[in-house]
Amino acid sequence: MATGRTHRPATRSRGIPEATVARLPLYLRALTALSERSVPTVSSEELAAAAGVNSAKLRKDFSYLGSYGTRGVGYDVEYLVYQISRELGLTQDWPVVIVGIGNLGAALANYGGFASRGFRVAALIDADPAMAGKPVAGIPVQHTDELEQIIGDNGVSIGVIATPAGAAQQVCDRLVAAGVTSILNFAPTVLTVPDGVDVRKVDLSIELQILAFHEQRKAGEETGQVGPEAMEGPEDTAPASPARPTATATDRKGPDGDVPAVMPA
Amino acid sequence: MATGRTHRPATRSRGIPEATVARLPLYLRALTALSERSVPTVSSEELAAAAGVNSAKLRKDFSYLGSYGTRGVGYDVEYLVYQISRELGLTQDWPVVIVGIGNLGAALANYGGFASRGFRVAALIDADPAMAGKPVAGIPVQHTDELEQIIGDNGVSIGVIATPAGAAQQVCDRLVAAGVTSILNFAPTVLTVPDGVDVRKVDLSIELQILAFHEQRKAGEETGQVGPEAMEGPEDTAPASPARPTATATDRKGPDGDVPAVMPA
DNA sequence: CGCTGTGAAGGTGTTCACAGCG
DNA sequence: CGCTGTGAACACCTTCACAGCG
Repeated sequence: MATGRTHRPATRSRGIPEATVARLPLYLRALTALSERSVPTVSSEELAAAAGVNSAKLRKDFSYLGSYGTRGVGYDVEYLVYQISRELGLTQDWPVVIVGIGNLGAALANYGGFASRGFRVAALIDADPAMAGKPVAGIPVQHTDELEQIIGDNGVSIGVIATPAGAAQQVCDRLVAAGVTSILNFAPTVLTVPDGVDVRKVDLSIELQILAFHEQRKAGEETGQVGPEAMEGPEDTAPASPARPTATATDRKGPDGDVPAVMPA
Repeated sequence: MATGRTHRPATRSRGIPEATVARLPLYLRALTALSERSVPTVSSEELAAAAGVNSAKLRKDFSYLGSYGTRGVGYDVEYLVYQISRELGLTQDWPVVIVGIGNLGAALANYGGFASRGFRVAALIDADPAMAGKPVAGIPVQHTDELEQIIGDNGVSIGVIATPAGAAQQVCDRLVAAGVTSILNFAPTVLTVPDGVDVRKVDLSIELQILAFHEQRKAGEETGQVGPEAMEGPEDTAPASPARPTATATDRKGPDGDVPAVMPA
């Protein structure tokens, strides 16, 4: 079964590395800020600092686009803004639909930096009939029934899913069937899509959990410990820790201890 | 100048790879779903499908945690839920503050899967005095003036920034000074933080731009082209394309063409 | 001389393929 | 016999360090 693949395996010899693509928007934002302050040129060092990356990485990234700098000087801000915009496809504009106009969907609809760079909210779609017609961010909400129609009429190829998790796959399927080939998913579900459709996910609770992991590690370091597994001590200090399914007495396979204490304070 | 570093350089020999950490929440979610359906065990193949990754990767990921499976059978669901929760630090709960209660902040406050797994919204903070006292998601909003007090009293170590971009760095500095060491940033800015503070960012427009890049590439492939730079044609078809800063006549350094046509239709 | 652009080296992450245990 | 756990190969990404151009 095809689990929602996100990127094709970097075919095409002259492809820009995925990691680089992911940073181009960052550079673009920094450059736009410079442009607004009428700064004419910028060095890799300065721009890298503004974008929060190191300068070698930035230079290598730009080298995939071409030789757009001037040695001994730096990069022409306007020129680079144009080149990156073009590379990202922001010189055309992309109609986008947002499906699921709850708290989050409304927040997205109101998000300014949205329309600013190449993206246009073509429609807001919600399953709740009571929402239909109500304007959010100046755009009237339309009912899910009209989804296919809207996608078709507006030539939408990018969809944003901000529905509850339970509805996400179904909405996704309809979007894809109607012709959408790129999806930004805010629902906490794994979406399954056919080949050729890109999915990116944004997931609050995943991000928080990653932070918690590092946070916990820091706390451990302070007291001279490595992590949750580093504390050796009397067994079963942890609350309701499930026993191993069929554990023999000598069965201790975890990297350090099986059932570590999770310090309450 | 220290640009906001996010991870320490993978010190500590028995560290779990960052990429693995980032997937643990995914596994956890899939396992939780299985647990709710009272599924007792699961194979790497099944679980991988549910989490949207391949099974070899999943097995390797789990191998960093320890040998928690049973050969010929699979993994005990409950046991694995516990082990991953523990590894992620979700067996303790983390008080979190959300700063900036606009559309997005409200959406985050209302987000359910939040409280469910180890995270507790300790406070909502906003700079607008008119918001003070108003309850959002059942929690009264407090004014920014009280930020330090709130952090201290509640022992908050994780902060979520959902303010406008302009306020983000300032809020960040105050959070960090008050003792927060992990930040989830929704504002479209690069945050600079001292060493030892983790920042993760969630950025809608970056995600959209990445999708646009791939989308454009797809469109190019359909018509037998690679990307924006592949179209050879009469110069200056593109609107307002800035000329190269100090270009000599033979100056053509881009990978294919300097000023490509961006097809309007 | 200063800065870009880039080979080369070193890391990190992924995938393969199979040994080995239950 | 089936499935986990893992060495080894591979692919990708980052960083270094410096050649070379303006």
